[in-house]
Amino acid sequence: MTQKPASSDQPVEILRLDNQLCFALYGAANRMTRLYRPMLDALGLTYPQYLAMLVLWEASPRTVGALGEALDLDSSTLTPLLKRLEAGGLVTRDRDPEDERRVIVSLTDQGRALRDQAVSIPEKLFCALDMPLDAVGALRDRLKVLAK
Amino acid sequence: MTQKPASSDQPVEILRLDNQLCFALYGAANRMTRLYRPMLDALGLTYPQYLAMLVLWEASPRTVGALGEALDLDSSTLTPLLKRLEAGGLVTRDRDPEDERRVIVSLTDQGRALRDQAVSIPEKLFCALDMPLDAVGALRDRLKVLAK
DNA sequence: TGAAATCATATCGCGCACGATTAAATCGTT
DNA sequence: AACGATTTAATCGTGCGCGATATGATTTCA
Repeated sequence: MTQKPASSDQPVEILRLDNQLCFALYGAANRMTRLYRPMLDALGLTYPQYLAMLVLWEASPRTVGALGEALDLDSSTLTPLLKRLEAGGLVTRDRDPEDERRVIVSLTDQGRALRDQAVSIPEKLFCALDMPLDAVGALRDRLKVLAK
Repeated sequence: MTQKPASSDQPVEILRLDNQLCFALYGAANRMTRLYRPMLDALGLTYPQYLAMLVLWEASPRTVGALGEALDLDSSTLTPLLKRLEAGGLVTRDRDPEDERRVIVSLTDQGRALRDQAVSIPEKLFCALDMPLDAVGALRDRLKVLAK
């Protein structure tokens, strides 16, 4: 009754174990965007748009390629996202006169101004996490190693 | 020259710090699905479909709601996904005669058989990660806590 | 110089995620 | 039995992610 078929017992355990890391990552990422959503709604941003703005707030005129490298995203993902930011008046997109293959993305005044409303988000999120600061840092570093 | 405006210095640091955990999570999750993709292509599964199959391989007849709880996903995500698995001949979807609101998802023989091809994936991925087993476990546990 | 290779971005199609809404079945209370 | 509340799944619209492909600009080098 408590016997299990010998051939399928081991595989099931492996699959179950595997479930853990990749699924934990998947679930945590989903949860994180859900946690951000209400705060970002107030700014009119989605989570990936917020990440793009973070990068631009650090250094404003950037090519699509540079943004893609910073975010680890393809142009097929970024181009429509940037067009939406442009439609929202947060950025401009212009061909680089030096090299017409490139498109330069720049913050508008409105885009720069949005940063002042964004600064409250990190602390709100940190409180919501309810996790010691160094634990957050350690987790972050491990994830960075993972994404090598 | 090296002076920065006092009003914007602190916010920038906070935004940069914040970038780290949430973005590390976001990036690691994207990387993970990219890592799985070639292996899953061989099985004809996407990454979320693979997760759904993992759950079903653990216990086969499950309602849509039970799957959603296990995966932390909504019916609006699961229903189309399950229809694709059904179209692929891996599962069946039938109304529960006991309670017609529920839909029961069951593995087909083909769906059960696919598990044999899936068992090789976890070890391949573990090798690709190049991370000690206990570190993987620790990271997984931290992520689970995060997704509380 | 001019054809070919390379590079930067855009386009298209598919499959998630999820909020909002809808529809149908069941339950609870009277 | 009746009817409002709850439960369960499906539907719809928007916005990612990304593989495959296309387009146009630049560089290479024969």
